[in-house]
Amino acid sequence: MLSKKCKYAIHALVYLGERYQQGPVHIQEIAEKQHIPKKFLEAILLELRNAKILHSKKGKGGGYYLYKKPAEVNLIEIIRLMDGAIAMLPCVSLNYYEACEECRDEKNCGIRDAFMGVRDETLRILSESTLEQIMKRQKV
Amino acid sequence: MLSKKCKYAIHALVYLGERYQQGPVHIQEIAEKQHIPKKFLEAILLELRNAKILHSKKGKGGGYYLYKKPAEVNLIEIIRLMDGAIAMLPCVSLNYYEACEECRDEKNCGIRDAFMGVRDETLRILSESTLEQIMKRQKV
DNA sequence: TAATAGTCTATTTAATTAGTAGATTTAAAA
DNA sequence: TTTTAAATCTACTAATTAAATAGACTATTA
Repeated sequence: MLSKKCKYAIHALVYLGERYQQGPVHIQEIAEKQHIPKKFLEAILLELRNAKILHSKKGKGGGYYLYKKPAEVNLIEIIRLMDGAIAMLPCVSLNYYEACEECRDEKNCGIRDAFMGVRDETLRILSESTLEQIMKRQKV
Repeated sequence: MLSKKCKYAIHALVYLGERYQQGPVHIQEIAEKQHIPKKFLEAILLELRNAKILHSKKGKGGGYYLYKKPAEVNLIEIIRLMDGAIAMLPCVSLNYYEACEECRDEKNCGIRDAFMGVRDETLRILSESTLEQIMKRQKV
């Protein structure tokens, strides 16, 4: 399951996607409209900014705005940033790999294969799901 | 990510799969061979028994043994039992559905679709992954 | 220079996951 | 019938992670 943090991030990004190239939106507004605790949202937006997905402007009239194009931000990137690995097992993760504690012979492990398949399909589907995609579906 | 509990359950079941129809195996043995804390394993095996995947025999010479055929126990069933929902969002879960707190119009939510796709593919792959499958791959 | 809005550091609270302890029940074998 | 081995049940405790909060600091602009 995705964490609340990750869900909040997705909602905030879609919200900013709707305002792409319309200047900065301040945290307060996003927090209210998306029902996200403001302080929590601050931390989330900061991470997204450090990851170069958002930019921010300080001071009066400041706020956050989408830096990348909505078509170039996908769910994989957001989930990895917020929650870490996509895979269901650490020994199958591409970005957060860790060996299984007790597994002697990884190549010969009957369990891994299934989870590799899941990982690949998940990556495929979620990397096609961009903010643009999500916004389009929202409109219908 | 799967919980340790779930990983332990999978390993214990594969272990019992290897001994299918060879009489009861006691907890102690499984715990030692699979490096699982015994008391924790007890609770896990009990759940698997209540779910009719395992049977047990009390008293001397007792232990646990696979009740279902190895070909009839798949990873979906184990994961649902141990960790709950397969889906990445509650509003997309078949067995553990919950509405999103702030979502007014679920049918019109652009986020859901992607996660439904992931759910379906995950279900497809993991329901094909049975203990029998896993054991076969182990042998190679 | 006052007001606004993001940034940073630290803490607190809540929830979940993992692991432990010990008494009880059951069944087989001596 | 008694002993012993094994599962069962109830109740904790510890550790980890997720979620939320507080407040001081910094930058910007009108």
